Amino acid sequence: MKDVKARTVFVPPHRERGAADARIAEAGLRPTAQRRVVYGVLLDHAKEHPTADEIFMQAKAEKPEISMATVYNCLDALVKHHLVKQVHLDRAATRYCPNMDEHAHFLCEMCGEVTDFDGSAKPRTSGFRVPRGFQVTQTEMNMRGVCPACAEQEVAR
Amino acid sequence: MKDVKARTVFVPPHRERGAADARIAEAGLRPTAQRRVVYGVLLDHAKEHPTADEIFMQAKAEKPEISMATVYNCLDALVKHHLVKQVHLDRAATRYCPNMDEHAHFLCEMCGEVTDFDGSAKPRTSGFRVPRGFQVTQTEMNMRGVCPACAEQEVAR
DNA sequence: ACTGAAAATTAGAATTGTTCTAATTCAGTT
DNA sequence: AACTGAATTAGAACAATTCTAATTTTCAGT
Repeated sequence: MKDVKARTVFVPPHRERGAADARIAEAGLRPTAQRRVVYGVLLDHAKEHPTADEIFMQAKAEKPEISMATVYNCLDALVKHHLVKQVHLDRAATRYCPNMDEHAHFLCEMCGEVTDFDGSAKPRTSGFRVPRGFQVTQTEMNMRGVCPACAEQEVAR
Repeated sequence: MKDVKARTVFVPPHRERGAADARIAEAGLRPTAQRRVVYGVLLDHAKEHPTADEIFMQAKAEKPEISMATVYNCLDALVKHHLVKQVHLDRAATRYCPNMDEHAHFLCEMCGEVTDFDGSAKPRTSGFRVPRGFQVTQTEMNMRGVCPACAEQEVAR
């Protein structure tokens, strides 16, 4: 993988942020300015699966007083209230994902980009043998390989 | 999950360690005393999916001079030479697994134990939609829930 | 609007798991 | 026995995250 640090360039498309507010309240959370910003940033950048650090930088651009601790606090709250999912790939920094539909994550090993693959895995038909007595309440599927953009580059060389 | 720290009590069954030696050499690695111990510990405790720290403590019991850095070095070498796999669950410490057959990992959310589920996932039939152009070279499935032992306790209460 | 309690935010320190560094030891040749 | 590169080692450094204690904000009840 080339340089994962230089991966993400944020160009916010600025969707209607009102939705953020409403959903935060619906989820039973106090809709504070910081949570609005953090969740808003995440909604605007869902495709990028940003890390806490990337979210912090972007949030800071909108609200300069915000602190890293708050970004972590907000993210934790959003995760606990099922508005956001954590994505863990290797031991890299946790990424955050506001797509709550069941889906898999694909990591391109060349460019480091993470892509959502829609669908769902039923434990018993996933290809793995669940021994009797195990109650599976959650599944998580990660795939790795080469994304279309990088595959093309590969051919060109 | 109760107390993951107090999870694993090592009671080494001490299998034939000769196999470790042979496989290290086969894999193209110098069979040093430290690698033998580290891989041996891992083979003896495959079921526990130990962390580097747990491996270190056990290795130290067999070879008191060994250092943490060496445990990491050995584990890295074993991973690079396909004798051992890393297991990542949340952002918890990396666990190590000498079972190189394809399998899924199940984490019991009550006791923290990790169990192997045999099988394999073919990307296209796993339940997820792989968009055209993506080349998937590796899949990783993690499940969570309650293990049989904990489920039983649950009922008893 | 005003007040008090509980919740949220903040800066910075602390912690955890891991990687790096530079010095030493070791194994296998010449 | 001397040489060379690989492996080991202790300890420092590092990155991501969590904790702490002080301050500010929110919201419910007046």
